[in-house]
Amino acid sequence: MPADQLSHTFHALADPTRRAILASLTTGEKTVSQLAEPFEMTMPAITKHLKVLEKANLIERSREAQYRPCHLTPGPLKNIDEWMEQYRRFFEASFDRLDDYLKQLQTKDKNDENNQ
Amino acid sequence: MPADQLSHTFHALADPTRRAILASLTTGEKTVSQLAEPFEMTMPAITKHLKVLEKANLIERSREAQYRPCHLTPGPLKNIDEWMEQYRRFFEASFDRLDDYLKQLQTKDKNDENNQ
DNA sequence: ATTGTATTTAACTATTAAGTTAATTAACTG
DNA sequence: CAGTTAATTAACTTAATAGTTAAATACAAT
Repeated sequence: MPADQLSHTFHALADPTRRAILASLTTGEKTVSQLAEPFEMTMPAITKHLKVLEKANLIERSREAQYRPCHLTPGPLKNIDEWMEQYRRFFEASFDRLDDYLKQLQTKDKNDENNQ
Repeated sequence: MPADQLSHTFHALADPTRRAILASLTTGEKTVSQLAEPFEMTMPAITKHLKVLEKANLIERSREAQYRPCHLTPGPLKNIDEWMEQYRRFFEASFDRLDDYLKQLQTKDKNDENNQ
């Protein structure tokens, strides 16, 4: 795995267990056991996944008694989002999200007209 | 590498050479040799990177005489962009891009006032 | 002090990845 | 046809990944 930040982030995200862990952290801090609970996987495996996420700066961990609560640190996701910018014109029908939003509004207006 | 599409895409992007190849393809179709030119790497290595990108559906290849021109197929990037949506609220100061855009406009208006 | 719960570390295995060199296929050119 | 250019395949090496089990550490609770 190459050394640059973006590669680390993409690599960390290239695993469904790790993405599920991140998703689980969107609702707030969780302990390792809480994070491990949904998976049919041993604890050491989860510990390793958390290490990958931590080294990619996608999570941070604190200590509370015997627990190591984890929380999301989304900086690297922002970097990906910014990296993505150069490709948006290739997959977005309209130029940007404002454009999308305005089109959505127009459609909604038409529907409102038709439905009222 | 797990089997799901998103994992394949993230994996393919977790390499700076492959990301550079994609970036190079934003300016249009390129042959394998053209893509390989900037890198200090043998051709077979490039062939392998292209295979990874192709299996991730990030590029497609055609045939023209002895050349195999590649072009971008950004569908999987769109999937990542959509996946990202659930995290935007964590790294975007404002709720969405429309919000950003409106704030930008306001700032611009103020600047215009100040500068005229 | 002992026991229990949370988590990590160590040691190991199997698989995949990224690169190399050498050989091969495919098509053009003279 | 012979030679050249474009690209791929094969075989191999080295290193990294994802998981396991078993042992160790850290703190809590009785």
